[in-house]
Amino acid sequence: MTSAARTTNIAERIYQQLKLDIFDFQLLPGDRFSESEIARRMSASRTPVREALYRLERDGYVQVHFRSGWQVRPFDFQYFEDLYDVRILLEAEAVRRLCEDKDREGRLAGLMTIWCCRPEQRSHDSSEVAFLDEEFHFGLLECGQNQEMAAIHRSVCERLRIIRRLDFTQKGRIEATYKEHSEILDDICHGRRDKVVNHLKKHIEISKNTVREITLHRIQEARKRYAEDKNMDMPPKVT
Amino acid sequence: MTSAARTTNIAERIYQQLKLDIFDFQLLPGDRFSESEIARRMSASRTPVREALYRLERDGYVQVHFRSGWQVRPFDFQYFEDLYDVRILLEAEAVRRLCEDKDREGRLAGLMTIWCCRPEQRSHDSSEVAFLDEEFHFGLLECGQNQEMAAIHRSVCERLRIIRRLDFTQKGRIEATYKEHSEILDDICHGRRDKVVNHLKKHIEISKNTVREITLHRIQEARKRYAEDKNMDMPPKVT
DNA sequence: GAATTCAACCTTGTATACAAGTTAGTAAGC
DNA sequence: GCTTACTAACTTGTATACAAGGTTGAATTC
Repeated sequence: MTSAARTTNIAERIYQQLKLDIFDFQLLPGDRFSESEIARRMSASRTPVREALYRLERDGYVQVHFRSGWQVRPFDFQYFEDLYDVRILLEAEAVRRLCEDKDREGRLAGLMTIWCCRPEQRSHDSSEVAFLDEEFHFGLLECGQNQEMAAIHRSVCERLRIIRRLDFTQKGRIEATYKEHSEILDDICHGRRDKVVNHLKKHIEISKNTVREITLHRIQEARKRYAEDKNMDMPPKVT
Repeated sequence: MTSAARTTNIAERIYQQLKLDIFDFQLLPGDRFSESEIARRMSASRTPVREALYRLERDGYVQVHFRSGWQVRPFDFQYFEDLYDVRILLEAEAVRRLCEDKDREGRLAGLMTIWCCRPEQRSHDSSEVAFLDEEFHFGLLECGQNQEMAAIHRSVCERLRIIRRLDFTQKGRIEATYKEHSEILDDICHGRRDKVVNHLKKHIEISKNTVREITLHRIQEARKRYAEDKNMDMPPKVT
C-alpha cells in the first residue's frame, strides 16, 4: 500500500480520530463503547472500525471484551510510570550516542533552529510549544540513527501524551522549556555526556512525578477543557 | 475479551500460525501472498485472516500493498542491527536494576533452577535449549518489575527470532550457553554490576555479529531444514 | 425484599458480496 | 521487435448478513 492510499482510507481516518478522542479526553480511560456506536459516529460500516480498533488495541490504547464491547485502557499508575522509565532509558541512550557522534551538530541543526532562537522569535502559544516540546524529544531519537529505537520511543511517548495533557501547569513553563532544551542541546554539542544525561533525566522526571497526582476530577476537567478548545477552533458560522 | 476466548478464536489461530510460518521460513522475507490464499490454506474466511494480518503488520512482520496483496517484511540488515541495539540496551538496564534489587535472589530463583543445575540435569536437545535460552533473556526483563520494558523487549526478541534460527552454529553451543547463563546469574546475585553488563553485552553481540553473514542461500537452507523438522515431528500414521 | 431464572437484546466474531484500484497478458500500431 | 493501449483477472477495502456468546431486565420463587 502506498502511504497516500492508507492516509485516505476510512480505517485510517477512524484510527486517527479515535486516537485524538483519547488524547482530547472525549474518550476517557475506562470508557466502554461498541463498534456500532463508533461506526454510526464516523459514518462508516463496522469493517473499517474494526481495523482501526485492532490497531489501537495493538498500540495499547483500547481493549476488547469478548462479545461485550470495547474499552479505553483503564488508567493505571504503574503502567505510566513504567513507560516513563522506558522513555528515560531510551532518551538517555540517544544523547549518549549523540555526544559521541562527530556529526552531531549537523544532526541537531533542525532542533537548534527551533530551540536556540532569540527570545523574540519564540512561540508564546502553549499548544504549539507543547507540540514542539514533544517533537524535540522525538528529534533526539531520530538524530540518533537507530530507527527502531526511535519508533519504540515514539510509541511510548504517544501513550504518555495523556499524562502530559493532564498537566495544566505546563502552560506556565514556556520560557523554562526553551531554556532547558537549549541547554540540553548545548551540552550535547560540547560532548558533556554525563551532565546532559542527568539533566535530561531530571527534565523528564518532572513529568513522571505528576502521574501520582492525577485524580478523576482532573481527568473530567480535561474533558471539558479540551472540548472547549475544540469549539473555539471551529470556524465562525456564515449566515 | 477473556484470554480463553481469544486463544480459541480463528483469528488468533491464524495469527499464531502465520508467525510460526515466518519463524520456520515457510514464509520468507519478501514473499508475497494474498488474503484469499491464506484463507484457503487456513480453512477460514478472509475476515479473521485480515484481523491476523493487521496484527502482524503492527508487530512489524508483514506489509500490505494497496489492492495488490501482502508481503513478509523484506530482509533488512540495518533493521535487525537496530533491534539488537535496543535489545542490548534493555537487557543491560534490567541487569543493572537486578544488581541493585535486595530481592534479586528470590526473583531469579526460577532462572537459576534451569541454568545453574548439575551437568547431568541439563537438556541436550538443541531446540529445547534454544527455547530456554530465549526464555532466559525474557526472564531477566520480567524479573525487573517494569512490565512495559519487558513487553517491548519481548517484541524485539521475537522479531529477532529468525536471526537466531538462521544461526546453525548455535547447536554446538549448549554447554557454553549453560555456562554463560549461570555466570551471568551468579554475577547478578553478587551485585557485580559492571562485569555482568559487559558480559551480557558480549553474549548478545555474538548473535548481532551474525546478521551481516546472512545470505539468501542460508535462508533457503533454513526453509528446507525447518520443513524437515516439521515432518519429523508428525505423529506416526495409524493404519 | 432478595435471589434465581429466563428470554430478549446487544455485542463481537465470522462469512459473504460488492466496490475500487492494480497487475499482467494480449492485441494493435510503429 | 518494441511500445502502447486495453481488458480481464486479481487483490484489498468496505458493506452487509448471520452466528455465537454476554448482559440486562423482567418475572417468578422463596
